[in-house]
Amino acid sequence: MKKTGEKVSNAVIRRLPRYYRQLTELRLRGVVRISSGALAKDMGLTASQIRQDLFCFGGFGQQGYGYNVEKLREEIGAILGINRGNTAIILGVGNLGHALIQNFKFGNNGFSVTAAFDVDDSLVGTKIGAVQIYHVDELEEYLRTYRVDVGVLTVPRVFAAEMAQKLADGGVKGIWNFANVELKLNAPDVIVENVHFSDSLLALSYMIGEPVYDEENK
Amino acid sequence: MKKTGEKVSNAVIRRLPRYYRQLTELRLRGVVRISSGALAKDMGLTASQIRQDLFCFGGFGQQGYGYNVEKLREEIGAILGINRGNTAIILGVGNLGHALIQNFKFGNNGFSVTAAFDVDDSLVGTKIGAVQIYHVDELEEYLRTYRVDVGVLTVPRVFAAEMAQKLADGGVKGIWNFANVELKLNAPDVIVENVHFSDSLLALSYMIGEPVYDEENK
DNA sequence: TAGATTGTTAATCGATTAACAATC
DNA sequence: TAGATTGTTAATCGATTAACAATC
Repeated sequence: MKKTGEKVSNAVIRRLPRYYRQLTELRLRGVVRISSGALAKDMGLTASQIRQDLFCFGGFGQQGYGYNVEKLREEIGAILGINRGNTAIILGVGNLGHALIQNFKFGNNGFSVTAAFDVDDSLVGTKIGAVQIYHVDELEEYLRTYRVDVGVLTVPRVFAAEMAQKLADGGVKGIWNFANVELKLNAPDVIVENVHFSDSLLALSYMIGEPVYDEENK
Repeated sequence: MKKTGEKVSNAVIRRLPRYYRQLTELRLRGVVRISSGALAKDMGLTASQIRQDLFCFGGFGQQGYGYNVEKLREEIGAILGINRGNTAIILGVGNLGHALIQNFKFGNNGFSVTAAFDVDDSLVGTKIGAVQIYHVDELEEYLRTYRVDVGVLTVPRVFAAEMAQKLADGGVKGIWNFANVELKLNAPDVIVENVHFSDSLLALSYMIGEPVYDEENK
């Protein structure tokens, strides 16, 4: 049933987490089954699009019935890699790094944070929750010792490129980049996922300035 | 020259801030002129795409020469609304709200933060930098008194919907939503720009799990 | 069985790419 | 002038939407 080999488009990949989120919400509300039509309505998509998206990975539904919320959520979670036991480390325990460690539910997304790194000696050796803070000098040794899937880059932008390269050299698979710089890595296999606050705010700025602009254009 | 009336696609809107960022970078490096080809190479796009994008707003280049970096940056900045004197207020001065006020360069994106709001009495009345923190109860009065273009939603998710509706009722044009919930507003004109950390991390999770997945698919 | 809704192919739409005349 | 590169239209590609047979 699974269609392997076919490349999944970026557009689809970006919708998968939204499906997962919506299904989690539905499950919380006690909804057991849902049709592509109903899900589409909830999410502002078309039923066709949803069926087409799911078709990339095989059939998870049942004709005449729709989709079992719990099962579909499981399947999409698995596709996203939620059960893969991913690990992440935090680079830079400033305001943002601290906020992520303290407030962001890595666990809900299949990640466990195994360490944090900073240059500030007053932070090194302390913990945030269960997360130990090490000195950045220990990063390379740490990466040699433990498997780290993702490095979370929350250092000031001037250090971003250097830290990113160290992460890549240390064998991480992905970098979650909050440093607001375009990373040009010397490591083709490492995936960089940017969270560019500026880009997001500027897009919003554009949209609120366009009188004709309306929601459906999203 | 300007083509008015034509709707600019979301894909183009999302690239505009990237152009702006790249041009800022080029200016910093002292680059005076750039061709669509060179810019495309820098950004991983095609020259055609860049010219097509800019064509949406009129011609900013010169045949045989290319684009003047400073001028193009100005033009795109203006399109994005950087000179519009936008104002923003922060809802929720927890870790993330605090981090944004303290570290995020709102000014670089044409915004000034005019106030912050929280429920915590130990925060109310204090300042972060130049930003005064008010009690959330004062929000409606504040919105009646001052023009606020964007509300930055960094409250815990349970309060997000309520706060968002207050912002909308108070006349903001946009909501920059970090609350990790889908907002369903009763206000069709208000633009919601979501920064969903989870969606971003899950997309990264998917991509690091796909051996065939490579950068150019971005 | 009749009704509902999927899985899947085909048609359409929109975005990207190619091409080239215009012109600096 | 010759060379370079844009502005702009046309061609292509990919994503979304429509349609419907399969089937629960």
